[in-house]
Amino acid sequence: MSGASERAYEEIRKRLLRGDFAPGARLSESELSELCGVSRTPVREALRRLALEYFVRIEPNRGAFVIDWSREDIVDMFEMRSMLEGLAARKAAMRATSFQMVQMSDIIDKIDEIARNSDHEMMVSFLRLNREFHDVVFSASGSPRLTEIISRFVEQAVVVRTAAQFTPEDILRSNQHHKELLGAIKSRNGVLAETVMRVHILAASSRYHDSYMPGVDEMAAE
Amino acid sequence: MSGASERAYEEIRKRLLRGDFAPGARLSESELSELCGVSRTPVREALRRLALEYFVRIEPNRGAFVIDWSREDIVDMFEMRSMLEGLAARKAAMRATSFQMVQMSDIIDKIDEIARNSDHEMMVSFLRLNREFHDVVFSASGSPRLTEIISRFVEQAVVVRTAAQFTPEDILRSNQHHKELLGAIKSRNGVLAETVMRVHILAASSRYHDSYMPGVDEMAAE
DNA sequence: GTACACTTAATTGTATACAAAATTTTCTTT
DNA sequence: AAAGAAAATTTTGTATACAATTAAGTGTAC
Repeated sequence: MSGASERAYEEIRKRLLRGDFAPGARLSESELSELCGVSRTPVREALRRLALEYFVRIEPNRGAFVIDWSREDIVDMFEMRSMLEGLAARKAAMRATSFQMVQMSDIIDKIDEIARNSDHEMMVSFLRLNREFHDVVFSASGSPRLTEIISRFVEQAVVVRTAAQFTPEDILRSNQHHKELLGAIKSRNGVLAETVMRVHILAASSRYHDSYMPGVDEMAAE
Repeated sequence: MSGASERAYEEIRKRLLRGDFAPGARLSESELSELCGVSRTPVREALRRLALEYFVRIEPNRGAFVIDWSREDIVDMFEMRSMLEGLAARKAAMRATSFQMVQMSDIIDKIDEIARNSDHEMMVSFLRLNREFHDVVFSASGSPRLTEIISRFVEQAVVVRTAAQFTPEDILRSNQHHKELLGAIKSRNGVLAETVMRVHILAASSRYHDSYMPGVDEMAAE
């Protein structure tokens, strides 16, 4: 899993996240192998792994194709995330240490700072800090298996692209959820923590759909 | 993914479900390859796939090991299942067709029939019918992606073994949940359907833990 | 006798060669 | 010229050979 195989995985995944390949496009093993500078064997391994992570779809004897998520698939994916991350938040409310709460608080402050002094580096910083925050929640949940499974959903092209379209206002709103979540965790209110987290994820889902159906907003504004 | 690779996958998976290998045991690629009658290449592919389905754990440059689920991991797994299958049930309540409801009703009747005339074939029939019932719910949810992801959890050694230990009374109780779920779906009550399904899964989880901590029951009986 | 270093064996990781299947091209037939 | 069949090409699937890493065994120093 290391060396060539890992390099092929990282390389192909990076290009898929960047959107280099068209949705539904066929991914030739030999092309990918010279693209990554390794032989076909580790490329095949990487493709099988990416298939189980829902980046590509493999048809027997026909090869790998870039998955194109339908609108329904994306809705489902966000809903699943909201259920599982909600569960993680509930467990975190029961088990989080005071140190982990301080970590969350620090990240919240940094995100607020970034949203105010917005520059070209803003987005990449936000994505990293946001990920860090959720990782602390996962860690606090004390469920490595749960963390592992959720991570497979989070690292999707559609998720990354959605978050990457956030405006400074979206970021501040998102961070408001973080604050509410931390409050729920501090008061050991599991149900509240779970519900806040579900709102947090579903709001991002809603944000995604708005950005691809802009007509509704404009109509409402009239 | 077909031919040798698929055969290796099925073969290794079957033995893992049957418990042929000790938890934590190292799985040698060459041994498995002659066990399956194929070369190491498809065996490696099968092992990578089984790793992403949580049957084995792969350590780089060290090989594949049989995963031994900790008590916490098992609890987490059932909790995740309860959340996701609950979601599927809620969606099913919104979208199930009358034909799908008839299918569910038929399966419920068959399970009742089996639980009453219990013989040595009972268990295998129950497992198959139970799986069929849940599949109808998944199908009714109209979310293929959700179905796909849940299936990865359901097909676990620990799940199969838990259901295989059900007594006729357990089966009747489990089927009572099925009836309640169908009632909720018929009245299009999404929240009720979701909650019933969560109870259904968590009851199975509880049943699992009881069978491995028998002391508590005996104390209570005194 | 134990700990450490070194050598040897075994196992995993990668590349290449070959087999099987699918796709494309070409040729034939109408 | 269009449709279908057959051949050629390309691509995936599998086996084998070799490289790299890890584990085991052996000997030596203390």
